[in-house]
Amino acid sequence: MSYSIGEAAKMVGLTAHTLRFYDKEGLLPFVKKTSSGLRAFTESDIEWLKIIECLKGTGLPLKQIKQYIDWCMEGDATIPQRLNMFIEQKKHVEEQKAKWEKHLEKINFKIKYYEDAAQHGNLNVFERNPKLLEEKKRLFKD
Amino acid sequence: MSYSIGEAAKMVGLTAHTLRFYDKEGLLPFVKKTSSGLRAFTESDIEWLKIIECLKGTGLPLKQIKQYIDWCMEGDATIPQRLNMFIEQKKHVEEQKAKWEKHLEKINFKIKYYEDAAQHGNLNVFERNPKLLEEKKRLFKD
DNA sequence: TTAATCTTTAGAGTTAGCTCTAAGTCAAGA
DNA sequence: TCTTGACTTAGAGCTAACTCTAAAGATTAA
Repeated sequence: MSYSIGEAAKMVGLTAHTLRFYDKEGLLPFVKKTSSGLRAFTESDIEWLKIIECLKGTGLPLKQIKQYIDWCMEGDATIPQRLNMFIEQKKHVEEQKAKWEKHLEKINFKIKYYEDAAQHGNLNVFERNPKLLEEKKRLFKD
Repeated sequence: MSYSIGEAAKMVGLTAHTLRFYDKEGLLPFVKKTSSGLRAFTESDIEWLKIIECLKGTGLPLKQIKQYIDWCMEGDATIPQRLNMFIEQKKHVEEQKAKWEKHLEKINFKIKYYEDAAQHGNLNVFERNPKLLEEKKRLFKD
């Protein structure tokens, strides 16, 4: 059993256009075609798409994803490179998470700030709540 | 005391080009110029840049950041919109964090997979470790 | 069998966010 | 004063990742 490009697209939340674009970029060398030239996505291909989505979703550019796919096609000799790539990507994800945590603190501060402002209809927040000013200084010092 | 565009750029980790681009896009209406036409960034302007960086870093497009800046320039009447924007952005950040968590699970699985493969020099990982196959099924089922 | 709805390709167009260039102006140190 | 480097503008160019179009061929349901 296999899926058409439209079905595959639906399954992974992309468009058929995007899948063709990925194919053109060399990201889908594993997808075979029927005798009449239509792409036929297997279950295994869908799994490939999911790992591509995972890497893309964590910010890896398509070029580097292609690099990974190429390594996979080359066989066992590239296992160390692939392992290394995932280790690097894990680092990257953890750095990003830390960054987002810091951003979230600023956003939470702004929510507190504007909640007070909304309640009183003006922006004299720090006069009413000096502690919030301290928090602001702490959050924006670096 | 105020900073030149180059100094300001360094302070927030952007280039002067980028700051000029932001200005052109209407993101920096608060930055004043000297009599000879040079931009002079105040401490308060630097804080604006940091909040812009925060919003950009959490994935808010420049157009929506401009919308926020415009609201700030309009005065107290837009406080509810601004509060709402930060609440929405907080939601967005938390959704993203959850997504990254899922991606990280897949990446951790791949690391385990390739660690075993690297150790044995081939990809017969699931024959050696059937539990990993179960984990794969769980991670890629959706 | 026919109509509707896929799918194919090559290639053009779009969007976001920079990034750089040219030609000139301004500021600060020797 | 001279020189060096930073600044100004308008506008062109670039990259990533799509997104769409046209014209033709394949598949499917009635």
